Amino acid sequence: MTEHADIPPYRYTAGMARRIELAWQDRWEADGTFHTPNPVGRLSEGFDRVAGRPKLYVNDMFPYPSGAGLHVGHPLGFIGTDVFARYQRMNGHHVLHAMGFDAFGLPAEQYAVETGRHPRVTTEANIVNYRRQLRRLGLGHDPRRSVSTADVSYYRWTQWIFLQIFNSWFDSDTQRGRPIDELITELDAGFREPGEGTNPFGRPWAELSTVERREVVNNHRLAYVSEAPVNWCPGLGTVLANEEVTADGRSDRGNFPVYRRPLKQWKMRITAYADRLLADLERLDWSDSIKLMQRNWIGRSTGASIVFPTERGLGIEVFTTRPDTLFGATYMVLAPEHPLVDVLTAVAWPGDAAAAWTAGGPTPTEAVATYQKQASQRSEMDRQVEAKTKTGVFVGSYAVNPATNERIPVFIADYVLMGYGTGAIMAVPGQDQRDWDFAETFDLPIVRTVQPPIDFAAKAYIGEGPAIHSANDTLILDGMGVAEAKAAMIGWLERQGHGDGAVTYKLRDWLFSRQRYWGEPFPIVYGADGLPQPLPEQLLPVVLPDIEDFTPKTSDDENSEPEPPLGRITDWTTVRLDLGEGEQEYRRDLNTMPQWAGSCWYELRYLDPTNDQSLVDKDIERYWMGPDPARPGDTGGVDLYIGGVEHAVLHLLYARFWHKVLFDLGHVSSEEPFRRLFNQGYVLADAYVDSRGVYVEAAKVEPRDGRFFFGDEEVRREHGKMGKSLKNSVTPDEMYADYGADTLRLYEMFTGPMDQSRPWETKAVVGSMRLLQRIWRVVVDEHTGELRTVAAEVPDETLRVLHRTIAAVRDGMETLRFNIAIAKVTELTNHLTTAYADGGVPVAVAESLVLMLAPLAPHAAEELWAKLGHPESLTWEAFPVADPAYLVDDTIEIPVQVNGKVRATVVVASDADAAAMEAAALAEDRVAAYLDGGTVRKVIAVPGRLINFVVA
RNA sequence: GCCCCCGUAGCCCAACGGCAGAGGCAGGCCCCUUAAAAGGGCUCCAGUGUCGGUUCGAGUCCGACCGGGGGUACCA
Repeated sequence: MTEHADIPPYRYTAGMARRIELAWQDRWEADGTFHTPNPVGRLSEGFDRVAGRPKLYVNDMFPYPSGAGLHVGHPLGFIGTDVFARYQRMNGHHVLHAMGFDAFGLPAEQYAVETGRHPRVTTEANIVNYRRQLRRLGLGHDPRRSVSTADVSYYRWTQWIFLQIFNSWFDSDTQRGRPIDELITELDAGFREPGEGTNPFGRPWAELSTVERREVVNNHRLAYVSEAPVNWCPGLGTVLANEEVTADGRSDRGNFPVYRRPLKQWKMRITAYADRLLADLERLDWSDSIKLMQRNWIGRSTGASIVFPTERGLGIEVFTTRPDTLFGATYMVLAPEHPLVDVLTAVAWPGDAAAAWTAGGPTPTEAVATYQKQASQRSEMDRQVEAKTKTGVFVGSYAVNPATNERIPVFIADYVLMGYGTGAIMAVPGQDQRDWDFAETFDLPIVRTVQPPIDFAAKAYIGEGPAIHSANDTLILDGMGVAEAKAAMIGWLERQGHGDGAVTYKLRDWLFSRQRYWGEPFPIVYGADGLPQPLPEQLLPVVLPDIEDFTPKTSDDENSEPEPPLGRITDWTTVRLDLGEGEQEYRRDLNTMPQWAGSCWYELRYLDPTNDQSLVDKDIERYWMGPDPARPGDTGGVDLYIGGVEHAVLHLLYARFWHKVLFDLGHVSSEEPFRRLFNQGYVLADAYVDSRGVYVEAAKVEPRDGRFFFGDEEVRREHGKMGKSLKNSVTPDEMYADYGADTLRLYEMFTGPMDQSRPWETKAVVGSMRLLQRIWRVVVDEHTGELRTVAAEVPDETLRVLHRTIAAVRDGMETLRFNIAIAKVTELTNHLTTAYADGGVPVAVAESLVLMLAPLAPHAAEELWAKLGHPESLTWEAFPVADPAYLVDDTIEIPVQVNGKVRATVVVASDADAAAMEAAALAEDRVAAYLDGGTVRKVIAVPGRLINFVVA
């Protein structure tokens, strides 16, 4: 951008903005303007100055430093938190705001793989670029608190937290995580026996060997190794958590196919915390939509588990949310992979097996094997597409419905999923549409056990109604409503020993190990017994070893095996240690942690980033994040957390889980990491697709006659989230060069309220620049650089406009509707440029204007503040306060309505009461004309607002 | 299919249940300029997606539907 010779020399131009911005950024850094003192510890210098202020902790979801750098969509939230933080600092708070980097994990590593450079090299280079771009934006972060999750000094504590989790168990009696040593003590003392499902040896604790005991204890831990079906993604060479697999069975990152297969992997027992994660959502100031997404993901259902006896002796356990419908269970279905399928499969078809049930197989064994093979080969996609037609096969044997004592056939079918409930269902076609569809296909009996309304025309009836066909010798449900029948049935099942009330969750334990290089190594080794052993704290950190070939072993073969890259470093995989049983050789765990590990606790590390004795000092954590005693039930946590909605069930759920464990173990005083969450919208931009359906560089597309061309080719316009994949990115660097950071900040905050997505339109940015130019001109003469303000009394009219503006701007700032704040600043500016067209704005007004601008466009505001004669930064100046005296006028014009329609306006004293308003309105000729001939039935007079005559 | 959010001027967005317009972009006219525009001023532009309800009064509250965006799904 060139500056023409005849542009006034002191005009606010892009070049001027650049000089001002760079100078103030240097000064803020040199002065430590945004250094935020802690109450104690290494960063406590200067705390006296702010000790009396209320604290405020503002945080952004930190970015992962990608190779492409930032585009203008990324900093939307960062600017929002910065404006809010700067405002609240001027409003008297002691504000903590910092920024770090989510540097470990798949995104960073995939970039390194693509470019063939070591992830540490690319990640560090990307961080340098991000720091440059973010610094140029003028964000008021405390630079001393910046962390990167891939730094040894950081991940040492990630590993430490892992050990805490590993060395804990969940006491379901108290619903709390507790140190594992307490469990061992209680087991040794005979106060308790191993928890359900934790003791595969079938003998009491006292009779177990040392190794057996260790195994039983391991089965209690919150971090544990288990062999179970997991999400194996050969295309990424690693296993993935459920949360990282999309609904169509592909990896969230990279869109590779994911297969279920049993593998020995690390998991975290997040399911133990399911009830608390669910219940505590109520105590959080989060949007309803995010809470709902977490609730759905946790997926708590209440009902009953019921055991159906079979001919083979073993019972089939099912979970149902509708135990009241047990009388209508006319068949059973197991998932094809269910472990009981082999046992239940008969060698020959029984005489009453319908032809359709056998799928044409000569024997059940063969028919079942064929179906199992088909089911395993059908991708998740196929299963969805074909979801409407039900398939399955009879296993050739029967179970018994415990309520009716009738023999019911057992099927396998892929509409029953091994991963939910027990992997088996009782099928109740009368009250479940899927079961109805299956029953129709296989000609199975359908018994309604809830009476549908008379006009009910559909098939399965899932609504409320009285129970029917539901009685036996010891139980009569008929006539009861659904809830009553459920309770009665559960009571009966428990008395008869057929089942119990039960709760299940969709949430599974968190698969925590990855067979990738770029992550935190596990602080775990294996001895001769093959059981995992934690390294003692003093041996932390386990440094990620350097490696030439960091690329994951990827494949498109579903049957390939995970091969962690760390296994290639042969001199690292084993280590000689003395872990209390003499020096021995141990094998290291070769997995790394998932990308989410580092982001599970970074908000804690910002508080005390240099602490090498603990992850965070307890007093410092309590100061910034502790629960507020003035608010009953407060969880504590970050006061305002802003980020995208895409982390609703990943980061936000994992981080809550870790935080709760740390709380249970007494390391933090807050029960939740993020007290208030706000989701920002996305920046959208036009994108263009050519005839092949490929996105073309949006910047090179030209509009002609309402159509769009890429070179000579016509392309189709679309609209989407700004980013690399749609080739429609605009970088902040372009904006800094053409307009300056302040203009970019203003524009981004002006396009809409924080929570809304908004389209990017580069040509509209100039509007924000014009505002800065006009404000500049209020204070500075463009030709001489001299001040245009005068030390004069402020006229009443100007005071009224000013104080109204202050009130509205404060409201906009506090409610994160910065667009309104900017509009009001614009309004004041427009008033000043009109009322003082030749200059001479009173200094007091100009100063208030500059201070109100400061959170939004801090560099320009600092420069103007300095020109107005203030040597100190305005960062700590008080934000203007509206004087209520100027918010009301002596007289106001109010509308006069007749039957709700505005017919006239009258001027009354602003404090006029209802009677005075009515009198004034009646004195108005036009009002009288409208009232003439009718009877006034009612008068609604809202003082200060309007008056309305209801005429018959 | 179910759940959540959003529909106001050509576009982005405002409006404690009380006169639909705060602000910006684009458009038009004028000024400044040799010229240009990212300078200045003025100006045009909607009755709030549709239908119904509550109310003295509805963009706002309630119900149904339509459209856009997001989430989720054989979840037993």
